[in-house]
Amino acid sequence: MSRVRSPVKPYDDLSPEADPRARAWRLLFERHAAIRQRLEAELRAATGMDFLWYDVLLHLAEAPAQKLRSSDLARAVVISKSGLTGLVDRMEGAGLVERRAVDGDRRGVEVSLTAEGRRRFEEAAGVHRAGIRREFLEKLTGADARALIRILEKL
Amino acid sequence: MSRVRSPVKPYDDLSPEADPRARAWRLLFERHAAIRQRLEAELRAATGMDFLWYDVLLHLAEAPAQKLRSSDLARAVVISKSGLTGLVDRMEGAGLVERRAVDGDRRGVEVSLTAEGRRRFEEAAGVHRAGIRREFLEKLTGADARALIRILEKL
DNA sequence: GAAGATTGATCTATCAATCTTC
DNA sequence: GAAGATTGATAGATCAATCTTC
Repeated sequence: MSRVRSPVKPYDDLSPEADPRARAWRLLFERHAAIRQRLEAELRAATGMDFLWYDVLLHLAEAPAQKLRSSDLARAVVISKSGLTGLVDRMEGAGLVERRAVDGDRRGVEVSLTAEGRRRFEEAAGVHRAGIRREFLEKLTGADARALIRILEKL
Repeated sequence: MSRVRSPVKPYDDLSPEADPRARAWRLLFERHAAIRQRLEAELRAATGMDFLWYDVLLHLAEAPAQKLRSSDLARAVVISKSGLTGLVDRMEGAGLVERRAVDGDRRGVEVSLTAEGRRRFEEAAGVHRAGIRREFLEKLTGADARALIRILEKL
């Protein structure tokens, strides 16, 4: 269980006083990092999972056939192919996912949720959605959100 | 050199169609991750450094006395104390920083930039600032930035 | 005994090399 | 030979334990 990673600092040394755009840049990084950190800590405390595990469960739960090829899953969660092998090993050990041979292509492996995996995902999703609501959605008006969308789409 | 980390996916499963706030949430994560990834790749290609190293150099360069206690530096770059020990070992090996005993407190260690460290920092900062300008500042108007600040400050 | 820093154990990510199947 | 997946080597992060100095 990893990718605990980091709050990710602003890495800038522009002068926020001079240009509101520089201040916006710094704020974007700071708030993003702070929210991410709170949400991941909450998820970990409630379920023992980090975002990487949650992300795997999420992608499998949302997949059209409820399963994904290893390489597609690796792309989806943005991890190396070999990193995914180990990750699936651990999650399989924890009883959350299972591997199966792909019929028609004996090179391939499909990963899918177990019943327990689905249960744990739904539990985690409840915690996580509540966190997003609390940390983000409830703090903005619809007008705020529309303005934010318009601006972010320029980036 | 690490913390290559990850683009950090949106981790949500709200319905962006229904609520503009949900769409804003998703967009915030996606754009942030994409920009971060481009900037880090650029920095790495140009200087061989990742953001963690850059962050260390930045904090040392901005420190009032041009130096920081190990524990303060660890807090600043958001890494564990023991993680910092190894990081400073490597950066010292690369000739970028140096350790010195703190006078008055024989428990402590101060870390500071070497001349080479300062040179490499300035080189990296040039690359990085140009990247921020290109990826962020130039894409927003002053009004956009002020709106963004107002909204982000609510979070 | 607490604070500052390091060491050692463990975990997990990446990369390159390998194996199997297409 | 390319694609899919795994293995092995290496690097770096965390946590707990330790050492020194306050």
